[in-house]
Amino acid sequence: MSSIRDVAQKAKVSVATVSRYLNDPEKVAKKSAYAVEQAIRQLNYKPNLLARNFFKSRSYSILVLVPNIANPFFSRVIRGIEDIGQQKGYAVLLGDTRFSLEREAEYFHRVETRQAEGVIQLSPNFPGDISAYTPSTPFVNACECLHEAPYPTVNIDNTDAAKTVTNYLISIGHRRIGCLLGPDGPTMHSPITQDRLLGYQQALSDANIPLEEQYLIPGDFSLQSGRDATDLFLKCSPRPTAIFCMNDEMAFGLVQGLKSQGLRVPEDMSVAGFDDIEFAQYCDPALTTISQPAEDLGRTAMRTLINILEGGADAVQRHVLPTQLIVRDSTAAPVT
Amino acid sequence: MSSIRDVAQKAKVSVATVSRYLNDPEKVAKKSAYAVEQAIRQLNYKPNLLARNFFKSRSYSILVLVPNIANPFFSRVIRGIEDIGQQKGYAVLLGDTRFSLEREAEYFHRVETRQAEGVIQLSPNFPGDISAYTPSTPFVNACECLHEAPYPTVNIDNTDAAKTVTNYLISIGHRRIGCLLGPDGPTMHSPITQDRLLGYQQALSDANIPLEEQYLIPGDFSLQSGRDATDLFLKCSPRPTAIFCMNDEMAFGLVQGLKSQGLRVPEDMSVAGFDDIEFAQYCDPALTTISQPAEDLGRTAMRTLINILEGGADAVQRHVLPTQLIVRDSTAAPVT
DNA sequence: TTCAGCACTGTAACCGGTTACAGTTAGGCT
DNA sequence: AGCCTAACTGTAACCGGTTACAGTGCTGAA
Repeated sequence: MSSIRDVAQKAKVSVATVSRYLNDPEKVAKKSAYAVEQAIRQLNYKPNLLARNFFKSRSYSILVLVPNIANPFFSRVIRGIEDIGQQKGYAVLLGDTRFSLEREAEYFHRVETRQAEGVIQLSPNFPGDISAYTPSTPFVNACECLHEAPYPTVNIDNTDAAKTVTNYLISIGHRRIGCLLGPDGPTMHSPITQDRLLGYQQALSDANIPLEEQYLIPGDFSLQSGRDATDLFLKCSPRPTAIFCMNDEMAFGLVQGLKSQGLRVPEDMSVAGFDDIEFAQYCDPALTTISQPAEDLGRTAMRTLINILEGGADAVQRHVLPTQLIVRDSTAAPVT
Repeated sequence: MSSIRDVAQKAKVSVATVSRYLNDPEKVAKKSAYAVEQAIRQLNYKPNLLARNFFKSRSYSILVLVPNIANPFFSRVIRGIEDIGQQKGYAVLLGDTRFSLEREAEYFHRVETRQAEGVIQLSPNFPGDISAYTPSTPFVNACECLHEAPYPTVNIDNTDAAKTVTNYLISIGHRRIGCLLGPDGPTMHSPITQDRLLGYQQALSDANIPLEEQYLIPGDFSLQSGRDATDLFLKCSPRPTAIFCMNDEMAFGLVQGLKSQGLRVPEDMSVAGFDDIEFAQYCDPALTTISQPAEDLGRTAMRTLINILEGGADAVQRHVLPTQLIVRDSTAAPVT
């Protein structure tokens, strides 16, 4: 493997000239540039970025912490992150934490040892010692964020979106509206669930519909938990006429469950989801849902992080990206 | 940020002793070890891996080239890669090529510049100059592989799996079996499509069923292309009684299309898929399909790559992992 | 007392880039 | 001719680890 010194020797110039040619060809005379170019070609020289990065004390890599890369929503977010990374010359290191704080800590260690310059976290926590956090810490939290978080966040307005979809159900005539929750409890805190629940409650409250505790069924964002919720909703008395599910997978499972019980969607029960995953429009019936700008969340998070890294961040930024209610065929006015 | 020299000074030992303590504490006297330990703690010293990796000329990173990270099958494969990487101390750099050879080349450049030590490619091509390939080149091809590839591959037996599912359809009484193909043509060559088509053909041939060209409909692995294929299959004369789709998404789209035309699955048409994505068992009806060991493909690919990197590879390995036919409710004997 | 041998330690070179600083050269002006 | 400046170039230090090699000090046997 040839080094910059080999090139310098072959081109009969100094290493400094070669280095300058590599970094800014304008800085060297045409004649030198030509000689260096020839030497590089002949030796098939490739600069050793391990050496460059070491000297500059920069890795040009960022770490993405994701609870589950196999979740299509997260992989779309990562696609956005990766897209900006590629544009700006940053590599994306993947850290699939599998919901384990231990794994998270192991990955975070890469930042301390300078293998990564910053972190984008897709779970709602800071992976290190939060008391050490300052606005110049290269950390951005996306997708699942605490409201009171002291670091930059990139998110949607979950409360507003949930309120929008609930309002829509009310506007077409529903009064008994169930809600299939995301995971939330002592073992796993989810601001998403909290925020969407708040939006649902606000919509009911604004319409003077009392909240019925029996209409709140816990889930865990999986297809299975949607199916499992079917019987619990059908046991309610009086039975709800519409159900807002906190993600599309659960809505999907619920629709299957309802159909297997002989109920029709939306005639016997309206169902709405959240996320607008690709399968939502191929569901039978096509799913009414909230569309999230997944890739854009990733892109915005990455831009925010790079901005911090390159010293352009003057304040902790909080981005809120717009969502959209997508009305399809799984919701309709209740049969009176 | 403190360096090893600061630690040495504080512990009143030399940098060599500190370095030895970090790499193998057995090598230093207990007294020195204690002093170094204290100094490291007091200074909150973290070794700079940029420096270490530079000296060792190793990055402990590998690059994964994936055509589309948002595809849940690929993200499961990456999960497997990442799992072994974490275990063995290798970071995973993500390269979402978006089917662009240009992007692929940009990413591959990271290997030449030593930012990554090896590549796992999930598309069926070598991203560099294949004439430079030797068995010690740290490159592994997984998921989509050419049979004649000169480099290590990790794959399933697509032909055998397709033959198995087609045989199954024949065994329950079907004679007119359609096939919804994956992408293949002048612009995009897919060994997967070729291999699965071959298996389908072999099964028909073994059963003395002549191949009907009209039963072969092209698709592109998307939900939409499954739905679009519906009319083309229904136009066939005589109409097939079963359709083997080369992935689950297309099967999903096709089932929706058939149902929207008033046909019942499996009574009026059996449908089988390929991959066994999570949605397959929540489809209505639950989808008969071939289960692929996605994470295991990733794990095997990563183990193979690390083996090459660590000098343990004596020959180009070709791994073929097992698949399984999963019979669910979307297939049944034809109504005679 | 001498010395072999072991356990441990320190000095300094090294990895391959970057860059501060000093030096050289060419060309234009008086 | 003499001088100034701009444009370019080369030398060598530097980044923070690792490690070859040359000690040093101690123990115990001859």
